Amino acid sequence: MMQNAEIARAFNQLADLLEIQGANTFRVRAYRSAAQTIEGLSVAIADMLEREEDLTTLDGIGKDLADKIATLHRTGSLPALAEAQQQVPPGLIELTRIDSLGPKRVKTLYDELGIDSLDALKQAAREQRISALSGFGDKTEKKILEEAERLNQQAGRTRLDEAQQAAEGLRQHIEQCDGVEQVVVAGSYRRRRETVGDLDILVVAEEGRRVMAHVAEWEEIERVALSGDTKTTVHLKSGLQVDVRVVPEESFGAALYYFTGSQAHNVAVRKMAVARGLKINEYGVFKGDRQLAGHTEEAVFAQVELPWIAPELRENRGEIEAAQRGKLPQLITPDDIRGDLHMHTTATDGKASLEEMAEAGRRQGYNYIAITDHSQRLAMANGLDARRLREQLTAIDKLNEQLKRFTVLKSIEVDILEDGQLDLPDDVLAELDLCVASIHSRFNLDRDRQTERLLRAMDNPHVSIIAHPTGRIVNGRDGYELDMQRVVDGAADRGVCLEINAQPARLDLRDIHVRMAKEAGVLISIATDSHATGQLAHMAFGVDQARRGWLEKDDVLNTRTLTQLRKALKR
DNA sequence: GCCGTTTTCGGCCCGACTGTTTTCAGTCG
Repeated sequence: MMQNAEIARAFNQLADLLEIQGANTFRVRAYRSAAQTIEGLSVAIADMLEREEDLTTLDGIGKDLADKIATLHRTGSLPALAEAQQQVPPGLIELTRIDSLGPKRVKTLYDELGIDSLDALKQAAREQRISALSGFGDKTEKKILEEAERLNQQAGRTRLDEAQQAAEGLRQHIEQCDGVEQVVVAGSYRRRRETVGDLDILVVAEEGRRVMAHVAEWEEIERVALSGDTKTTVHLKSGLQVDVRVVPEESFGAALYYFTGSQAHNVAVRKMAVARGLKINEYGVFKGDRQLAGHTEEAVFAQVELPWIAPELRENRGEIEAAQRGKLPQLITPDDIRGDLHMHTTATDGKASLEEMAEAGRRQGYNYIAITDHSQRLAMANGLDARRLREQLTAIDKLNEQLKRFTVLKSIEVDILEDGQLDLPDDVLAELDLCVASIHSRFNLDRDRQTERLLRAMDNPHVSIIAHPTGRIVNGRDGYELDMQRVVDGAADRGVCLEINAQPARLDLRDIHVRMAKEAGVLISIATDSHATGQLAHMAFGVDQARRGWLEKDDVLNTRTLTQLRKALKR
């Protein structure tokens, strides 16, 4: 079965190849925009095709692309892609990843000098054959060589929590500059994506040059890639790229909106502006030369008759239509969270005791937490067998007697065995307030068996929540193969909740799966999987992810009061 | 290649920076 991601990848590859071939840029854009649409869908294209639904109803997909998708689904390959791959040497795509080298220059280098690989490029640059070409000079040649040599050490996307450290540090540095009135980190950081490609920092100040000079002095900067009056790009020692933009106060809202993106969202809204005879850029909304809005984001949205849309939703995944119809979700906020339903103690692989975790939960302002240590199968983590679990339950009962207006719920993170059975007998699971189940082994089962495994686990009436349902690690591993639609529908049928694991390295479910779960009516638990007291604060990342999945307070299990929670857990 | 409350043809979001150029193409976000 063809996954959405595979279809999107095929279209993106084809777009890259067509671009190098010098195809019409709008045709290239059409492939990219279709890929983006497909990636953001919360339904499987394959399922749509099975149900014979019309793909041309999707944004940016017309008859031709619908046919191509059908071919891809039916045969597993795309003739147009295979043909383009025949015509363009495979090394050329890699060359476009070099900073300052785009499709046009790569094509010229190939046509004129036969350069089709990184090595050939470096050699040509060293032999000064590139600067001999028209349109290329000494500086370009030198830059190409530098960037080609940097290519291997360039970081990919940076995890949000790591980006946050750099962003906060630089934000504080810039705030110390004279004449700076405001500093905001925009881009995918503000949209709270799980990873960021670079940081976009917006500065309100009158004198751009002074800000740029100040930025360049920050100790974490490795080099300044470019620097103008309103824009500078720097590379940090960590490998992260940062773009700093300086705008005047009257353009702050327009610039914030503009640099928050996503690009797909911005393009869609700017089209709406064009249809109204308006132009939106980072300085404001304009009718001719007259600025109609720009000071605030709300005013910019108002010019195209939209309410303010939360950054987390700005992915062009239906938020604009929802806004037009007055159907935007009232997104959950961190204050809505009343407890944390996944954490470990020193009984297994946690770093803090039961009492310390309870105290940490109280300090977080919660009404309850659940202690969910590992089960026996996870020997590496000193997992609990029935006897040790019962000892812990007794200890929790004792602790609860001393606590006021705070409850420690009795739970476990029980392993799901290969056949979908659970790692502890039903009689001990029956003594718990709730049962969290998850997969920690045999990630390599095929899609059907892995899906069945989760469904069988959910068949057990004691199971309340499936933790980190896909097993993926951000920037680490993809997670096991699953038919998410079946998992989500299975959870809905059985009244089982799915988790958003708030560990920044997990964020599992991911945003589109969260939305899929919401649409199926599955209740979500946002939980930190804390292994130390300091990690309870990771809840914020989980709430971010929930917002990206359009969740409202009522969609989330642990916004409930304790009484409501117990009721919701009944299956 | 997509799309239509100006359009079924002729548009398609918008601007900063750089280098190689004497007016702009290429790249990037």
